Amino acid sequence: MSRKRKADSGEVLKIGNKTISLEGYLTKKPKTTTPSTSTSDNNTPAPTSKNDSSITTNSKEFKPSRPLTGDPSLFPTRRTLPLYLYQDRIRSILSKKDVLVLVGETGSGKSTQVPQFLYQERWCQRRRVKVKTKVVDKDGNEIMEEGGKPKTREETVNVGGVIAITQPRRVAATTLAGRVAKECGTPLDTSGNGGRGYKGRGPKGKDVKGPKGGKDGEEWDEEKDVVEEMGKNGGDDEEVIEANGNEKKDKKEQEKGLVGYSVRFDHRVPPGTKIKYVTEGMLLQELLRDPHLRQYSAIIVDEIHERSVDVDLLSGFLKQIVTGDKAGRGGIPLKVVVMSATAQVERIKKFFSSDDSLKNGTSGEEVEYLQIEGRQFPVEVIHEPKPVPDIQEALIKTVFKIHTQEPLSDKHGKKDILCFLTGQEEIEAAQRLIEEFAETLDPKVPKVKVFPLFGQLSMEAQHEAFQPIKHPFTRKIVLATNIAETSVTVPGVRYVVDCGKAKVKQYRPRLGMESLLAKPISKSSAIQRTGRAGREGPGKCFRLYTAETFSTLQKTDLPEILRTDVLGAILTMKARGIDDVLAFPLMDRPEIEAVENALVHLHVLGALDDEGRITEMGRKMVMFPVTAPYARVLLAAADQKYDCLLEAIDIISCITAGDDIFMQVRSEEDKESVDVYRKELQRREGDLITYLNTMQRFVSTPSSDRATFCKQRRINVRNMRQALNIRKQLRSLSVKTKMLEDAPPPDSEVTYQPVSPETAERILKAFLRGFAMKTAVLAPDSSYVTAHGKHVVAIHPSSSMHGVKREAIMFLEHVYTQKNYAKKVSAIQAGWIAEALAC
DNA sequence: GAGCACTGC
Repeated sequence: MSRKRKADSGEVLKIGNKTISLEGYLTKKPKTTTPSTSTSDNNTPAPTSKNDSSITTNSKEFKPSRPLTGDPSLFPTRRTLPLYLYQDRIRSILSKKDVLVLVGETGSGKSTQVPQFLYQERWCQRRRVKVKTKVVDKDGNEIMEEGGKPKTREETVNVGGVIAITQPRRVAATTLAGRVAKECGTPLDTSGNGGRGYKGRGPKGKDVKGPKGGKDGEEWDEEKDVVEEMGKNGGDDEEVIEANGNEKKDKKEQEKGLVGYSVRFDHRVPPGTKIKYVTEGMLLQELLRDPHLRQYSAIIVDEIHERSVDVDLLSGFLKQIVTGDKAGRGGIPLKVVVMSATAQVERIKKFFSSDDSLKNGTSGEEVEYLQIEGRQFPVEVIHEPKPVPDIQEALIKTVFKIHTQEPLSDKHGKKDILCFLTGQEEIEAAQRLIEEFAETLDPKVPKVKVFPLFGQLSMEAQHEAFQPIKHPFTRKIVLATNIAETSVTVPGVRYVVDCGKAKVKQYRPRLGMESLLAKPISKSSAIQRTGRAGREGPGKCFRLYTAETFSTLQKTDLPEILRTDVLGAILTMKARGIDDVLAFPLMDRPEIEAVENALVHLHVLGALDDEGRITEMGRKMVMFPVTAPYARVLLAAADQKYDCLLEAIDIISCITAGDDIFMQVRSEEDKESVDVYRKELQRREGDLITYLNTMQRFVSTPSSDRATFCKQRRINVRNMRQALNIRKQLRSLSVKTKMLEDAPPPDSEVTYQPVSPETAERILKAFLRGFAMKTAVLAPDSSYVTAHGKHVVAIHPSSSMHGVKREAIMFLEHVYTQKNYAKKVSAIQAGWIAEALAC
């Protein structure tokens, strides 16, 4: 559940530990400038003169054909957004064409303004149309008529009326929705903070008279934050509220509103919603119910350049809808606006063009392109003259060169330094070196204060890096991982130091494992890092590599679909009716070997039959928001043979709640006391049963003691809260899919009892149904050798099984970093492996 | 003895 707080510094919004930049509307900015020449090497084609013809560059003279609507107090700032000038052009393009590619740099206002320009367009109104629907049986299989044609029936449905805007991250979707709702004059009530929300139905549930008409009539969703506000502001004694607590139901009438959002665990779609911000995954999920996206007149795909697996899949489905037969939508086209911060225009244009137009050489005719200038200050880029032998040394030199030669502030504000490094280890080493060196400085030189910033840091520690520094005569130096490249914005930064590398996870299909190694970044990533220096005023970017090295960098990062196991992507396609996954349109195709491996793996898991069609089990698996192997575990656990569904849910909730719920202990003295508490939770069966024990102990702890429980064991409160949300969702889905007969009793009625060794054995065997491939047996030389591939694998130090020798192990993760590591490890018997593979 | 970043009715 996102928590919203307005930041005290001007141009950012803080949500929990995240800072979202909203520059451009919160304050008036100086005249639009483009980045300096060195940063414009991103292969961005210049906008064509045709595109610019209707645009006056002076906003004072520009009178759009339609006045702004919504809250008038926000008009002045909206008028200063670069995008304001383009509204007629955007409307005119979309009245003629179905696809628009919009390239706009940070701060152009595209994410907030484009939907507002469009929702009143004629094509955006809801229409009643007749469609032919294929008749399916209860398993979703088509029913055939004699003659082999699918049986159809005609029905009248509503099509269109809503615009969806997809976002890669939940925080972005909810904050943008809040902002746009305010601009529209129908603010979203977010005060309840997850306490209540509109069920994600929106106009569709209300107006569509489908076969499921009034069945899902519940309007309110009890998505009570289970550990509400636990650990907020770093406080220790906050009230912790019991799950399923009997707080009074909010009877407040639903307010109508133009804007809503729908993200996992949090839906606010007021009646009358025309603009809906959703996560990419959420829209993919909607596609499962409604393959034609009938609710929508337009889909705006934002931040497509981030190229998540979800956005790639979504693009494929959208291409099919846009270029395919529109009978499912009663002939009404779906408009698609693809928005990107970096231009890969030709590829995207080509991708969304129909195959016919590609064949007869009119490629891109149906797709229009528009580029909006950004709001960046110029950033001077300084490369190293020759390659640096030692990155830490080069970093220190550069940081202190900046610190001693550049002013502490100017008329735009503070001039702080942001360094991009690869990981925690490097950051901590650099912090020590900088602090040591700072000691030796002349007292006349300003002081420095160093802040590390990486994902594993506690919320409070991350928060510190965003605060303006209190001491006068001191410069802030933030040492960050890639987290500062896209996820958060550090205010006050005017100098960027870029080491040119980042750690990337990459899946190796042949080995069935992934690696996490530091690799050179891409040009577009380097440009993104550079841009971080020019958000508040002119800046400088020091690259710790040569211009020659920069020129050798890959143009863009490898999209996620080429870096991860495509198991989930393939199952997603299969469940949405894609029979030939190799023919599915994708901007980048995974290697055939990766696809084949995934198909085999899905077959082993029982999600696909011998013909490669999705099975009933596969259909059940996609209902659960977990990866296919975990979904398989849940199905096994629901089986009488294993009968441990609630236990499996507890474990999977802990594991899939982001990073480990057990935080690393940093100081030595804390370690001792934390270890004592943690040892109590640990079980000799290994990590999985330890997670189960932890969850069971946690939920049986009285609400008021839960914060202490977490603190003593250094349990990450954010992740624990997420785990409880997931647990609740998986439980409710289990009831819905009839895997559980009744809703489980509330935690307050369950007393803690450690699981018996017999139950633990059943649980581990259920997990083996999803992870039989991820097992290893102890070799005579006392190393563990994997059953699949015969690789030597070491137990990761974060595991409770580290240093323990047992006859065989099962592990849920397999990562190569310094070594070949097994994580989330459990002790099993060697005989169980064959048993699991046999059935 | 070690941990880039996101995310899913």
